[in-house]
Amino acid sequence: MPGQAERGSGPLIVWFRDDLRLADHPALAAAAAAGRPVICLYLLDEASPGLRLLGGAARWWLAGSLRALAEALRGRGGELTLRRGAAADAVAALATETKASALFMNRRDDPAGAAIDRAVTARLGADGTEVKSFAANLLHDPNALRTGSGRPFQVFTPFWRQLRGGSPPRAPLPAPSRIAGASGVATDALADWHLEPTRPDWAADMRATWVRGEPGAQRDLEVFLAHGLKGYAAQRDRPDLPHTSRLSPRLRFGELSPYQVWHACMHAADAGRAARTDVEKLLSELGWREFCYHLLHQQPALATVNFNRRFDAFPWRQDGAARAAWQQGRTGYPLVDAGMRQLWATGWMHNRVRMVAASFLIKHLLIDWRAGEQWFWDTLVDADVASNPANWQWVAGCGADAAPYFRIFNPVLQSEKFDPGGDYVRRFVPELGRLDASSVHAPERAPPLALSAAGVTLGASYPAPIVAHEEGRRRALAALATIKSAER
DNA sequence: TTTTGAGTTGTTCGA
DNA sequence: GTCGAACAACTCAAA
Repeated sequence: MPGQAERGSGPLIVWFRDDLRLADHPALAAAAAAGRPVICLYLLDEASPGLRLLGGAARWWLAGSLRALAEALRGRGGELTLRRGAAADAVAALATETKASALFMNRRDDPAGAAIDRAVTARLGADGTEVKSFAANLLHDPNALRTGSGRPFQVFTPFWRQLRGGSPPRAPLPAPSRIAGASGVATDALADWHLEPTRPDWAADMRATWVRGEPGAQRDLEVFLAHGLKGYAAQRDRPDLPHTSRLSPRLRFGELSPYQVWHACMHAADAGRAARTDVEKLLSELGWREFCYHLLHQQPALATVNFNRRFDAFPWRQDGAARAAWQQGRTGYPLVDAGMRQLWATGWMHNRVRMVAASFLIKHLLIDWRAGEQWFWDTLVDADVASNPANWQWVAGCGADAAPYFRIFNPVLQSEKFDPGGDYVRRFVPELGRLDASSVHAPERAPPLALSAAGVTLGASYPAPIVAHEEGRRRALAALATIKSAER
């Protein structure tokens, strides 16, 4: 057919998804090396079945990351084409319209995304358009690892031993120096997608916290390697110190690939800038990300279905007032409230504090983990389809390799232990800003004079605990006992 | 083949 | 004040 020959020399489409970077982008590198015009596509897909719609904070992040990507592409001769619609239709339409000869993309590793990509591949293949996909966003095919008996892993440590003990991840690819743009391709205007808030503009603190996009990601990684990685293993639990990587939104949107992070950390260790234990700890965090995708393949409905079905009978409470207090950071537990307000203000929460805040919702308030998961999905800039539900289920005790039922965080002890000076709490709960370290973790136990001197009035300027720790703990253990006995 | 021990992130209690 | 035990049930790998 004449169309065939025409198509064989047509432009290439590179379809960007959660890989909003130029460096270590195998699909882009392959297309740029082919010496043909390249159409760089980002598709806002709110129509394909099975895809989870982005939460508010993630939409905000996406807008900035796309702006940065468009600018970086322009700097190298390329152009970002924005389209909207269900993937199968929109990508096929673009291919037809531009007489594209091939579609290149980095593989999506979530089951829903992968299913859509299979449909797109079939549709384009029937049209004679070649489709190539590349591994880029996970270190390992999340569906490939198996235990000695051939089953998927349910325990992290053996999973990680197998992954860590295998051949090391490939080296990251450089960004292509030049991308030959294709001219005259119609594009949406980013502003028309209304990804960012206007009235009210709730993103001011987020803009002050993050520089979205690949250049900002690379800067953050450099800063972490220079200042945060040394001491990471011991200090990562401290929300008052700068020893967390804060790379989660970078990995979520693919501004960095795990290959880049892996090798950057290994180089830091080789150069003596970090201890092996620190680097191994960070690598294992990349391992948890992989493990979460491994779990998502075992249970594609991970965000809604208990991984351990015994929890289907768990007696959750309906308590809208308590849920709202948790969301707004008004539980009366300073560490929980600081975390929830950090989340609302900046779109991110320190890892240790996430565990404490999640445990509080689930165990002290007995509110269904799915309500917490949904709130985090909407408010976290790093909300990830695998990590978010897997970790919520882990805290709830219904996930893989889950926390034992009796592990109920004491939010006051956690605060004293991991924020010993109270600096983190005071930063995000300013009404407690004048309480010293002996009072700030549990104002309800502080001497009345200390409270009045600091201008704190319990129940007015700051709430009393909405549930006493001892009572919440007792109630949680009783609720967990009901599903233990129900199974027998 | 069976057994054994360890397994991201803790708290409380009693000696 | 410190320390060890107890608090399930199950998965996985090694002995």
